[in-house]
Amino acid sequence: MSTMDALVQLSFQIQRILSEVGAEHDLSIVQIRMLGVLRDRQPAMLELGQHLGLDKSSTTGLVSRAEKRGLVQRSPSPYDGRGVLVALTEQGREVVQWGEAEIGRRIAELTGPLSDAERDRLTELAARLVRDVRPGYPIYR
Amino acid sequence: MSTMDALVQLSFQIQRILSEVGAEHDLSIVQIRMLGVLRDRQPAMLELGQHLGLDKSSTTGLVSRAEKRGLVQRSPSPYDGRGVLVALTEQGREVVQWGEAEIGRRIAELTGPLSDAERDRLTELAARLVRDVRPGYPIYR
DNA sequence: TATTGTTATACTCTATAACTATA
DNA sequence: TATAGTTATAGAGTATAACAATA
Repeated sequence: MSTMDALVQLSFQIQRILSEVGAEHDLSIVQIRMLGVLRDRQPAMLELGQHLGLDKSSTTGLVSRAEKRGLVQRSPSPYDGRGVLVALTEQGREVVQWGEAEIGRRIAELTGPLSDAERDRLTELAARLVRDVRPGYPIYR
Repeated sequence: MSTMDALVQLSFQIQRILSEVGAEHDLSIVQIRMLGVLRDRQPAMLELGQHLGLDKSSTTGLVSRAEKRGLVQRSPSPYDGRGVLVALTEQGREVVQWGEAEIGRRIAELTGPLSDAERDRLTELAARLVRDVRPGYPIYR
């Protein structure tokens, strides 16, 4: 199998896991990513959109749908009268913690066929490819 | 970096490549996947949907949009009066060939920081995780 | 004037339910 | 009756353009 086939297929396998785990709480992959971004931040709308690689108008809709479900909340920025900060609610935080644990469990299952040394080697090689992720990239966190 | 973080972030990196390459021809990831499936097959609608993990009604729309753009064509199934077979057009085949080459080039660029031996090792480990992909999985091909 | 965010609009993608035609 | 496919409908997700409020 070529490098291209192996990495492309692996990426779909991982995305499938994210999609299935999200579906258990009726969350899309982009909603999961947004919650992941908010785990360690309370960014303004524009900043959040940059983390997710989205236009500001897309971010408005994404946040509004999550807000309607009680996962995040908006608040006026104390630094800029035009700005709006986004933060997890308590319920949103619970979903993030559950999701991370569940995804970790599924990834461990996926890598089950590998020995510990092989899994470490795969992790190390994959990590080297994603080190220099530029802002604006649609990354998980 | 944990195994989960490395693999999840790598998967987003790969999806980003697919998305960017597709965008050069105004194709979504699912359109690219569909064309990839059709590279070696002329399946019926239902079969195509199973390869992509989609409901039959979603498949109808997907094929119709691609057909309108001249990438695929429908034909009545000779085996089943109810069936409809889907195949690439000449233009669709050209797009597939261009896309595969371009994705390969971008993946090679991504793995550029690795030595040949390291890239081979990564490929082998990734390939072992995706060997037993069940039908219905949203895989590339 | 420039920037932040929302709204209006349009398109893709997805599923469920109802329907048509064939098996 | 059951299956293959389409259509109607609804909703998420995305972008562009126009707008309001603030800087």
